[in-house]
Amino acid sequence: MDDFRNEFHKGLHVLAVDDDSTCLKILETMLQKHKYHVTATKNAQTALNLLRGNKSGFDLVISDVQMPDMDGFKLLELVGLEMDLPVIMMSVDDDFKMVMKGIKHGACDYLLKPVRLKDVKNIWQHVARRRRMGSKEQDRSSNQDKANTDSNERGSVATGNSDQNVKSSRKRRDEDDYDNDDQENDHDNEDSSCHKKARVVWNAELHHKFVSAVNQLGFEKAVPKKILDLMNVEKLTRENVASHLQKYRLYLKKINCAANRQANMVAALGTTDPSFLRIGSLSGVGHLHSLTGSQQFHNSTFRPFGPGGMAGRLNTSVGLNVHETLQFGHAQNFYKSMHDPLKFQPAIIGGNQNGIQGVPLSTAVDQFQHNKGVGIAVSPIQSVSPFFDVQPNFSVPNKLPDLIPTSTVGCSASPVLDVSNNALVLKADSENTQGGGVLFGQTSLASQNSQFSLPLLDQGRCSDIWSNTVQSSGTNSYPAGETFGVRNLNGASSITSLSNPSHYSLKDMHSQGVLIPNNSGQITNNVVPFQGNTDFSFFDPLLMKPDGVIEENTLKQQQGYIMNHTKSQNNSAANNLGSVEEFVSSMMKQKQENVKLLEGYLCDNNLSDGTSI
DNA sequence: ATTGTAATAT
DNA sequence: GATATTACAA
Repeated sequence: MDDFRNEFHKGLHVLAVDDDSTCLKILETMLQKHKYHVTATKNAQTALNLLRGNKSGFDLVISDVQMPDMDGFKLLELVGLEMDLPVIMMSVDDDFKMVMKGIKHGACDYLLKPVRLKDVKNIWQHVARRRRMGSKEQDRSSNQDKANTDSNERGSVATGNSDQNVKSSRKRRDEDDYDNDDQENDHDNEDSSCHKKARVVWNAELHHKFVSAVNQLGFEKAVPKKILDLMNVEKLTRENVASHLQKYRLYLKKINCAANRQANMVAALGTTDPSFLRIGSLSGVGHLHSLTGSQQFHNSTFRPFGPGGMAGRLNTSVGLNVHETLQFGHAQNFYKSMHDPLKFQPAIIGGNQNGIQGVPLSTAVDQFQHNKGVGIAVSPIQSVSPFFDVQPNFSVPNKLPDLIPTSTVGCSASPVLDVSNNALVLKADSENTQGGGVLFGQTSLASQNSQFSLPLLDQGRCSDIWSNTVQSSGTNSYPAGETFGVRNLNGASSITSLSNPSHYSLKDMHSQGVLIPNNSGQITNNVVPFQGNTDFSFFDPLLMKPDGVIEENTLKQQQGYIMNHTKSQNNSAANNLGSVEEFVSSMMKQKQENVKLLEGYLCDNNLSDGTSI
């Protein structure tokens, strides 16, 4: 402030206006004592002329309110309108209304007469305030007088209250010779406002670029600066990216933890199912973080593929339908997961909440298993290996909510274990006879690994879903067969949660749909009209899928792989499971080297919760 | 000099 | 309350 003061006092040019010569003289004297440059006039009109004729000559106007030729407020208004200079009103009238009037007209201060020396001492602040924003960067360096003047002229977006008022009331209208001024001012204003960095809005597009950059760099290598470079977005700063990255990492972490936790819960609830045990034994530890690296995977025949990675791939490979489905599924959950993945759990109100109530899930599962459909199983790192079997034509008994389409796909976290505990019901159109397999693994190992071709999205999605599924089972000790409908790409119906439709509201879905910019039109179409909000908010960062050739290839490869397996195995659940594992195993082998856990990003130890089994 | 994280502002 | 921005230590 000292700087300001010194600076301002040097050349601050004040125009004093008061019809009373005595007052005017006193005022002038006082101002001069404070080193202000003063021009005094008894006539408001004269003042106005002076100002108009010398726009950049004055920095501040201090005027009496009651004047014969022109109301002080009028002058104030004109000045504000025309040159946007800070104006200080003086009056013997301390009536609130008067003061208020001054404020409304744009006065930056209201001095009560008689004005004292100290009253005018710091009037420079009004000039300084206006200048503040813009002055920081430029102009400052230019000659002070001019700079000051200019700054005065520029109706800055003052942070100061009074000035703000001034500004608001000083909307410039068209005035002949003000065009220049306007331009100047406007320009200045822009500068001023620009000085205040525009807040970056991470919409889908921007996020997409971000994710692409991250994937290109590799999650580990993705640091703000590099990301920024890759993104190549104007005006975006490293800080912006860093902030977003921070949020992004946090999100992924949450997802991981949530998934992990849920996986654990499942395991705990678990079952004596051999398959489960087998798996469990593999990792031994249920915590993701426990896995230090790919080598850990070597220990078991059934490698914990990065669930995310696998899941993502699988999903992707299965085809758009599946892929989309997953996205939706994820979408459903994203909200909660974002906010608190760890706590997320499907709100299951009653045991009979599950859509398949009345119908033994196991039965349903069996049916699923027997159906052809694409089955994909992903296993959470250590817990169960969920098996999902798609059964397009399977009809859920009347118990299912209306929302549920004619066909459903059941997914169980642990087929053998207890399918009933976790059933994912996927809605499918009858048209879509192919059905989509869905499944998910839990987590995000893959995502963590930059080498994975899989986009983080899939991972997130999968993990999210997975976590959801698992969690539900955990939460409901029994049966609940938490099921949630997943939207079929082709299906017109919306996704719904069988067990808890209200929870996964259409609304959420919709918004999600909107958020999925790059998805195939199919999905988009299915989505309920979007509100037009394209802002991206980590609902599903993963949704923002980076374009990647690699992904394509991988996808195709896997797709073919899956298809083959599925075909041959689709006759029995057991077979399916086996095939799945095989699939996974082989996949893992292939990608093993690629899998690198980023421990740091995985759940923190504390997060992995000791909820171990 | 940059990054990651916490604090703070919007 | 979420997210962006800023501050600051590593």
